[in-house]
Amino acid sequence: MARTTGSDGEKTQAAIRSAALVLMARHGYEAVSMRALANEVGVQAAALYRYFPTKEDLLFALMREHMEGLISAWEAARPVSTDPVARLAAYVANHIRFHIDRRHSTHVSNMELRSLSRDRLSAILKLRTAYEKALRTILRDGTEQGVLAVDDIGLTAMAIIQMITGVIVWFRPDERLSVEQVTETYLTMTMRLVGAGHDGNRAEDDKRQGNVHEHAELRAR
Amino acid sequence: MARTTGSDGEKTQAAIRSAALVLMARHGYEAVSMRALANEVGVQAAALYRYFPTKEDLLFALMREHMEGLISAWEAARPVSTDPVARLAAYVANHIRFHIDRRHSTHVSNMELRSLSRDRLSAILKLRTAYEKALRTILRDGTEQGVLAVDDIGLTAMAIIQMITGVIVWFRPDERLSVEQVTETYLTMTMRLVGAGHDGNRAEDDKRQGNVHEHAELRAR
DNA sequence: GAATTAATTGAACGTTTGTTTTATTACTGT
DNA sequence: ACAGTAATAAAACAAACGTTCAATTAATTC
Repeated sequence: MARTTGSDGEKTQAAIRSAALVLMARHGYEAVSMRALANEVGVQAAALYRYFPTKEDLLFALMREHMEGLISAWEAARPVSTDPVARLAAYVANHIRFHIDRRHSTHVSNMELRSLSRDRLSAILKLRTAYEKALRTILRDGTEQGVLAVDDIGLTAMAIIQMITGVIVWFRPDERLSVEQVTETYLTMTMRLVGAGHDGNRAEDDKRQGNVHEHAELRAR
Repeated sequence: MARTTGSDGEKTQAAIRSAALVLMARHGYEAVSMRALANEVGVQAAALYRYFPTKEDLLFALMREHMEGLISAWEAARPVSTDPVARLAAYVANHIRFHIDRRHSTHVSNMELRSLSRDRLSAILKLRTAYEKALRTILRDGTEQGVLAVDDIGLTAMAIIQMITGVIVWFRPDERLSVEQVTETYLTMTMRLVGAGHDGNRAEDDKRQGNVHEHAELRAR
């Protein structure tokens, strides 16, 4: 046999990306063989090389797409407001939403950096740093304006990112809490963490008042 | 050749464990071959099998030792005080200290769970759950006594653990901050996160007053 | 309907993998 | 000095690895 009926390059490539994310998120990059991946796609291993010259090219493509998607999502979600508290809330909410929606690619992007070559590693890290810089800017602005109380901006930014990225470790979409409820609780924790004053907090709460009270009894435990 | 002069089973086993932690933390479990590990130890691959029947046995031994060490460290560091704020501070400080001291085994234990068989995975998770339960107990006690303000105990416990474990991602012992300074800042963030009242906070600060003021200018940035 | 291009198969290549077996040497107790 | 045990080397195993190549079929173009 050779070309199969109904075969389509674009569809196959998309299927490869999707299957690679699922398998690599579960078993890790090194543990996923090209043959196992091909089998999941329903194709022979050699066919993968039409779309990705090497296994590492595939990994890099997945990671770059993830990081660029994250940055794009933030650019789209970034509020017009210059209020640091509102911007921080938007940053956290966007981050949590994005990472829950893309659990597989998040796992791959966070765990498999060591499998990239030097050049590609630094390319990904550059994107990551650019994304994190936005958070540091928010924290710095908030601190200078006196609405946030942050000791060490770099350290606090890392702490926040680690905390809100950690959602994907335990969150399962079909369980106790909805994305909105989780986001709500993490927003509260983040605001406390950065010492957002009661004014800032209340301003935020008012905007999402419906959610807050709607889910209040579910959050308790 | 066969047995080498000065060879010693205990020393070899320790060397294997240590080299395995370093290599697996850097390259990942799957990417470290038994031959590469043996080469790092200065021995032939077959010699490894005298100490660990399979590669997975080695991984499991490293992980179990890590988790048991973490639990032991906490049992030793656990304060006599029943004050939830003091216990929380001790928990965070012990956690950060332990993870910075054992960065390699932390990386392995956090990243390579997927390479364990079902039984061994659940054995490790059992230890992890037991360790995390201590934190949840502290948060629950503090909330019931009214000295902490925690919305969702399980969720907050996960957030705290993810935040304070994340230290190892960026912390380098020879850079800007010392372990004590990092711990200090993370303690402040944790206390804010759980809404520890000013009483609780000040009681904690007083105990570590020397450190606080000594490093105040270094923390600013 | 013939020529061209796109998509895939199936077989093969040389390496590397985890692991086993056997033989050999160093050490220990008598 | 000798027997017994502990620690290792060296070679070999089948299986799996990433990747390449030529052949083959489906779709498209003219």
